[in-house]
Amino acid sequence: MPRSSLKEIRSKEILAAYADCIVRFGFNGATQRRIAEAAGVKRTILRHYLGNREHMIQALLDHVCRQFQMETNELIAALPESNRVSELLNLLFDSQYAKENNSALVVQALMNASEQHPEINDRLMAVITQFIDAVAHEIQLAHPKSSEIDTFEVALGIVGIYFTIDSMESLGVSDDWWFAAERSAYRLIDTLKVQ
Amino acid sequence: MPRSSLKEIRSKEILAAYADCIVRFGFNGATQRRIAEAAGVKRTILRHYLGNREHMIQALLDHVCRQFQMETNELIAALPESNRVSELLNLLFDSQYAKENNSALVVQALMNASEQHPEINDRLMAVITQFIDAVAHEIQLAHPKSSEIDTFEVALGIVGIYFTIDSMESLGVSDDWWFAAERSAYRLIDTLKVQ
DNA sequence: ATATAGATTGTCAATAATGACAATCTATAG
DNA sequence: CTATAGATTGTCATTATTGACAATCTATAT
Repeated sequence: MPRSSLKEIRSKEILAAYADCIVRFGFNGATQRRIAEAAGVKRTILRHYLGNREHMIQALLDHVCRQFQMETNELIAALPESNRVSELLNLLFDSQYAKENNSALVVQALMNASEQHPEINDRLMAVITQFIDAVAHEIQLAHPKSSEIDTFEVALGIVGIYFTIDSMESLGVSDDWWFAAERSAYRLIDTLKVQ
Repeated sequence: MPRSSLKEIRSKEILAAYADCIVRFGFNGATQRRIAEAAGVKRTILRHYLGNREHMIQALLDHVCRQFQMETNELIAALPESNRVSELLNLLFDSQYAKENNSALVVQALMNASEQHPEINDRLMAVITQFIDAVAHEIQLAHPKSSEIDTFEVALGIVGIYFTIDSMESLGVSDDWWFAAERSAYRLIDTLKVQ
């Protein structure tokens, strides 16, 4: 007898707007007013779907982590059968890809806010670790002779370079730097045993 | 006939507190109240020394850039005559060093806030470029046979890895990761021509 | 000692942000 | 059509933040 619920849809829309505001205005700059405006809804509806500030933060963390995991999965799924690592670096270090999938930026913003909200640390560490492991796994497939430690070091380095160049994008960094970052990532790969 | 001015000293103290608050609470979380509390002064004195919000941001940007440059210079100056690159990586990827010199974290926080304040972009790009160039220069000295492009790629990668592991520190990352990051940086060095 | 520039503190207004709750609207099952 | 659960909007109180200005205190040169 009730009307059909929009809770799922609206919640996701609002959380997407929340994430967008975090990228644009920072963690503490993502106010309810800006979130509501970005989502195209009234401020008071935020509470209706997501509760108060603490609840919203928890919901956002969950949303962002799922989003980042999904983008990671899609990234891996988009790789061809051969030259998977090359294509992985091609995708990662394409500024266009970074603009379309900005959840890495949200993850970084949450990282910076982790001192205020230590309760998010474990979740963030988990999702970042998963990302590095996914990259490491691809590298391991292409370099089976390399030890796990070696592939992890390389993957950590590549992800580190990616995160930094990604957050530098807002400074209006040139494509040359993106290219240099990609070349740097290739260098890390080149330090592994072939075959 | 007037009393001696504390403008220089007080301004620096306040700006140091400002930078500290930015690291702890983020760019938008660094309110005048928190800054004043961190500096151990009344809020109203901030205006007396630094003017309104916009002026404070400008002064902070200047202070942080100078600080970061100074830390960069000190880092380079602390290197021994031989094995300079090794010692450079030792220092950079020591979590203790990161805790003592946190201006890199402030630079990153400003980077993330650059969308709100595009007027800081040029200054930030300049100081980051200078940092990368300083690292590249040390690498070039140890690997004179390498091209400038090669050394720049390596330096960009090392700085990227450093920035990321540095901002991950607040997540309570283990020393293993710091070590892996350092090893990754070494790998980049190893891709250059010897001698 | 006294005048003066600077240091320090106090106070008020305007706006922003959040929380909490009330009121109204609307789709849908029966 | 009607009852109901959910969606949407409205309103108020409290606190936070900033800006602007006034008032007082203090060190120092003369």
